[in-house]
Amino acid sequence: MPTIYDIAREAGVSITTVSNILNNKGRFKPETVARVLEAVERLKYRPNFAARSLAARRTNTLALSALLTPESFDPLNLQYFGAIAQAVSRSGFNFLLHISHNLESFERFASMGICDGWLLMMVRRQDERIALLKEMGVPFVSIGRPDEMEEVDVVDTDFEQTARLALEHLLALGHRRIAYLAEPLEFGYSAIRLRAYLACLKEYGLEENADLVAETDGTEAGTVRALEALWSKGRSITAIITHDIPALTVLRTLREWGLQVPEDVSVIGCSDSPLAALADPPLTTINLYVERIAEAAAGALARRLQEPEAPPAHTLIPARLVVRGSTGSAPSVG
Amino acid sequence: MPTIYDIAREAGVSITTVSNILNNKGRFKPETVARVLEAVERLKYRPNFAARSLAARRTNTLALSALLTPESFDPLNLQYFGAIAQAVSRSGFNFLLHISHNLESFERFASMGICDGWLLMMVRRQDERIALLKEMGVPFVSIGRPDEMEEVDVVDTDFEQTARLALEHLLALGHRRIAYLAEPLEFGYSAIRLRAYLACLKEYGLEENADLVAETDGTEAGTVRALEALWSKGRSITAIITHDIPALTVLRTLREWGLQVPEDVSVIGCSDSPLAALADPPLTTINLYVERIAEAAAGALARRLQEPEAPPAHTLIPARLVVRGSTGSAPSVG
DNA sequence: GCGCTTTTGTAAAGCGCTTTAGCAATCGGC
DNA sequence: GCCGATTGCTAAAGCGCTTTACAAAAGCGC
Repeated sequence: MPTIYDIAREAGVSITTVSNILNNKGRFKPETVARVLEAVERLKYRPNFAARSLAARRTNTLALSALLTPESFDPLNLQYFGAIAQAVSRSGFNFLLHISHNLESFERFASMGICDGWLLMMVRRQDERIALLKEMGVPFVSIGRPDEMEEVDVVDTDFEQTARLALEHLLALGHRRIAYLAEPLEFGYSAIRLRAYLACLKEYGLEENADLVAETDGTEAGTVRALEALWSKGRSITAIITHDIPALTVLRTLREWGLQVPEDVSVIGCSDSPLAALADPPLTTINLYVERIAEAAAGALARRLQEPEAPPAHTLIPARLVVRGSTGSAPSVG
Repeated sequence: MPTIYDIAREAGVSITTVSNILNNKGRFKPETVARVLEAVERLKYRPNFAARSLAARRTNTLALSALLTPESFDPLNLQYFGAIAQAVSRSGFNFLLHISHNLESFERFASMGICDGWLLMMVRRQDERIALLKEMGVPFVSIGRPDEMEEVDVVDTDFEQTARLALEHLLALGHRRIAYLAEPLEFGYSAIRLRAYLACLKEYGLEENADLVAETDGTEAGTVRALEALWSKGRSITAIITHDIPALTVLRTLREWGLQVPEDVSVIGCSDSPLAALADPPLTTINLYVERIAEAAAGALARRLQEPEAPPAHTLIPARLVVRGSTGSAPSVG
């Protein structure tokens, strides 16, 4: 591997000059720049990451933290990974993805100073990573809202709007008895979504009714139980709002019960997971504009690095309804 | 952030001693070790990654390379990520995941020397990452088989066995007209699987018949077309072997055609993606023991780092059949 | 208590960069 | 043709570690 000294020698300049040219600092004769660049090209020189990071006390690298949990197997996460990887690269930073199975492994990695800042995914209501990063003084952006978000940069979906999108779609189709099947409420986003749904219900003058809300524990069996709870209340539910993953189970369970989707019951998901289109029937859902979220998050982190003292920013990204085959007109009341 | 000098001062020793103790080199009085460790603990000292890498010319970090492609949205990949992250950590290395959308982004990252070795996922038949890493002299292990694999460390599923597993299961259920719907054959694993299936067919004395083989281009529409091609041949197929993702489309399409699974047609997948259990009916498939693959790959890379000159090793991991609801007895011939 | 090895430690060099401070040459204005 | 500003470049320090080479102290056999 060639070093900066090799380049300097080849180009007939000092290593300072090479360094400055490579980092666009100072002014140089175009001819000098050309000589240096040519040498870089010819020797296939790449600055050594460790040396550069050590000297500059900056790694120019941003990391995305993902958690390894049973519920993290939504392929939507892969879309996030990809979109964030691209967004970060476009901002001129190196990107890396860290997957941790526990806080300790995250802490170990975070305290090695391998990256300048963090993007946090799968954020919990009381996320320990946030506390840790704050304590260490490492810049970060939370993708998703923790309970205490005043002091943190947050990028998230505008769930108030997604609730409205889902509800208005169903209302327009004539549905009035609309159930909500929530993912575990310990996940911040789930609680926020439920709240938004309830607020929106009220806004439209529909009764807020505990019979119409159920919570799954995240497992398939839990989803079936939640669905049974909903149905056991004996009121004629014609539509159900849930998340994409439980929706798959809902779809299958309803079919087992002899109910047709969307003829008897409409089902709407909440995040346009790649699975949604593969479902049977294809799931009507809400697309989260993953790319925009990624872009906003990468941008927010880059800004935070530039201006450490700027006030925290909260960015909510709008979503859009994707109508597929799982929603239809409400059955006419018999 | 405390440095090694702070620890040395606190413990009353030299920085060499601190370094040696932290890296288990040389012999020291238990008392000295205790003093150093206590200081480390108290000041929450973590060796600086950049400084350490620069001085040691080793980063003690292993990276997993994933590609960002449309077909990479199988949540099975998330299982791989998680399992490999854990296996690598257990081997005592730092782990990081790199997602590249093209070769250039991979090359840029790989040539920064941020990691000592690579694990390659989603390996293509002619994978450019392999050529690149070889040229750079960077150790790596390929998870999956490239066309030219004599000179590379490979860990892969034993597809000869998976083919047998699938075929024997269907044969035992009385199926004789068994179709194979392959993923794009440009993916190495797809070609290997098809070959294994054909070999196994022959072994059981079944006719090898072009009418029973089709290839999807990876899209949903392509899968439907492939399925139509199979059915248009006019022979009464009673079972179909495919991969998990296309299987979802197959399931839905067959239902649209009025065919019952498994009463009329049995469907078997090939990798026990988390999706398989969510399918309707739940998909009979082959579980790949992702953890074992991860363990083997991490182990192979660690070994390669220790013994750069050892001959390349090829490790095939066996799989197991997971019987769920998509396979059943062959319909009695009318 | 002499020579030997083993134990326990240290000083100093250097990994490959960035950054700071500064200097020589050139230029424009008068 | 003198002065200050600008342009174009460099020497040297130092980032926080590991490693090499070496040394003092302790233990041991006799």
